[in-house]
Amino acid sequence: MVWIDLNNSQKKIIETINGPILVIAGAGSGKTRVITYRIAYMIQKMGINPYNILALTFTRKSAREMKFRISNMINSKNLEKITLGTFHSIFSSILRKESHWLGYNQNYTIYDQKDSENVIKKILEDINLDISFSPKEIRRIISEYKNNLCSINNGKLNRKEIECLSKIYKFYIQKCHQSNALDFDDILLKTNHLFYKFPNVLNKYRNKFKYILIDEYQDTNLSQNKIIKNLAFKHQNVFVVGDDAQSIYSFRGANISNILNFHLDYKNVKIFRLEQNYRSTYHIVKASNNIISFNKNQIIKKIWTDNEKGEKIEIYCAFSEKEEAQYIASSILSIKKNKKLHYENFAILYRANIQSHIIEYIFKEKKIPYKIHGSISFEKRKEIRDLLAYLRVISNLDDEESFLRILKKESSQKTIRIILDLSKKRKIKTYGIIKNLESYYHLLMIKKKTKDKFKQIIYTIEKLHSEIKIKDSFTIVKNVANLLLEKYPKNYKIEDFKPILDNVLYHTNEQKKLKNNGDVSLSGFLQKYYLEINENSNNDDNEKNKVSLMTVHLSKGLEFPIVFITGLEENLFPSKSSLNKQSKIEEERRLFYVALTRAKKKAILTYTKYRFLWGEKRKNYPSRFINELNENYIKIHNHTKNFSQNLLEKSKINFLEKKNNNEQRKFQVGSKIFHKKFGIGIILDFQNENKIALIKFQNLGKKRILLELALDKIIIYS
DNA sequence: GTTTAAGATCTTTTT
DNA sequence: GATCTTAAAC
Repeated sequence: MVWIDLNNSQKKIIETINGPILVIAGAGSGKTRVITYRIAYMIQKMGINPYNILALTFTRKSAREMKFRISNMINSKNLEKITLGTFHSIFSSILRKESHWLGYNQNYTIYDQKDSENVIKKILEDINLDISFSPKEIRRIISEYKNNLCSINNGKLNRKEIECLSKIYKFYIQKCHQSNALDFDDILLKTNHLFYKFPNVLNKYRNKFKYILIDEYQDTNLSQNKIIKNLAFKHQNVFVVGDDAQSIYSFRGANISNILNFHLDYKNVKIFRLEQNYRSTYHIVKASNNIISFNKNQIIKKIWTDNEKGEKIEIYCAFSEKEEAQYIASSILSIKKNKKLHYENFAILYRANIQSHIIEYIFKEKKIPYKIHGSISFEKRKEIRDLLAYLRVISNLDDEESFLRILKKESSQKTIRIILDLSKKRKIKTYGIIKNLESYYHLLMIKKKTKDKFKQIIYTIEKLHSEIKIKDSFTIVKNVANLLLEKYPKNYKIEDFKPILDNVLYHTNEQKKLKNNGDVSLSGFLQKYYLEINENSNNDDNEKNKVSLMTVHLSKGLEFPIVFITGLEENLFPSKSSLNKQSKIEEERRLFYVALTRAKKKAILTYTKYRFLWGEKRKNYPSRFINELNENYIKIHNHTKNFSQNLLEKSKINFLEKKNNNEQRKFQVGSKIFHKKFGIGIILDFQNENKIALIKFQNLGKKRILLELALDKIIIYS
């Protein structure tokens, strides 16, 4: 093992093996390196059995990255024995093994966000509730509730709303249980249940996982925190690494207090700090420190670097998103030539996945090889979802959501409604009705043709279901795909299914290489597909030397010589929905900090004057983050100077005003407000140097409100 | 009863 | 724009 590229404090951290350890590590300080080296050190120098090591990450991407880095240091046999992955994938595997304790079948389906929303939609149709929340919002609240170990953490809800929501919640968990399904949050929550209720099971895992390591600890939520606390109780060997400045997952319940209170959760905690940045140039380190200092809530750190000054951060304003993409493409080609770099040295980061479309389009045109690192929900197109619906039902006949998706393909909405009504009345699952169609036929007004279709479906599903124990996942997926192609030649093409077929083939082969043939079952594959498999999965060489396109969220933990940060516009980055809340703006700023600190040599920031987004062309103002950058570290492109100077000036004035008037910052044209006396209204305009707001009230019409006096009477709610 | 077309709604980030 | 829902034509 090579130790030369470690500094003394890094070495010390790596060599401290026992007891609870918290490492506060700034961006670029070698955080991931410390974790991976430490694991290698434990196995090779300390002789610790890799079987006893549990290493957890947050995103699939960092799990893969960590695995890859460790694979360069230890042999594959040892690597295989380490339990390494995301929280969700690791504990889902454990739940699969132990599901009988909790009354679940191990073939349980994992419901993604959309599935959950559909369940909630149906509940709302079933019970008539006077509630103003959309299914989406309800799902979010339920998720928050579960991640907080079933306690409400939201002061905004009134009593009536809580009553309604708890009713919905009851139905929701009932429906999921009947479908033998877990949602993402259940994976953590049920693990907690398992460990609390069954000490013998907990003990087994406590003894197995003698050494626990967690990356990006600032992103953990309470549910995860409790699992770890429970597992680490006996041996107390828990090693966490985090950086509060990079906490960007609060929308998923992540709570910085897990870091702040780490010393309360464990006794005799050793705390280390890594503050030297090895990654980026002086300009980038300085500029990003400067940015993060605008946040009020933070642990003060001194991130410093010995690196060369490097180039200044470049800022470019494009006319449209198309021109933005063209500028990026031509910059890549010229920088690549001048600096003798490769395509893989470039990354393009964006706030929202949708921004990738135009970049892809231009890159294809200019023949720049690229790869999109995306979450699967994004690639999950209709055809694949259809195929998955069959696979999920075949694997788990109780899965109501997926079965309904199949039915919807085969019959009209009216028929579906009748079936659902009957299912509700008789308290029988739709699968039961369709399976015993003869007994219910007189109640359903369906044609013989539809009836025959249904029969055919049931026959197919049951036949394939009977094979899940004897055939491997690849064979079954291939069979179902062929079946769909045969049955609906108009709807599907073989290319539609190629991504998933590649995945399942790769997965099945990998499993077959393992001892005892691994887990080649269909449900094993589905679990992997929903929790682990990422992008075009296989590590083949075709994937190398390409420009990387990804969201800022996914870029965390990675580094690239040249980084483009795109769409730096108010309403996009920071995102529209964050503008009204200080804490959300701070999270966007941390996100920008993450983006900027990915760059080793050069960062190029782009924004557009006009962007076609969500069906309309909008005029944009440069992001406040551009204005927050210290002028010493940036270079505004000449073209941008001529083209967008007014815009920059204007937004600069805007920015300074906002800075001077903290209260003012919350109010925006278009904000919906609630005035204690006048009721609901919407802000139309500001007058008299922003002292007066013109507000249109629902019942009273337009009114001019002196903001200074009204501050405590107005609540902004969107 | 089924298919198609117009209409409405929501547009962040990930497991 | 994309997706899902509802209304009208087949």
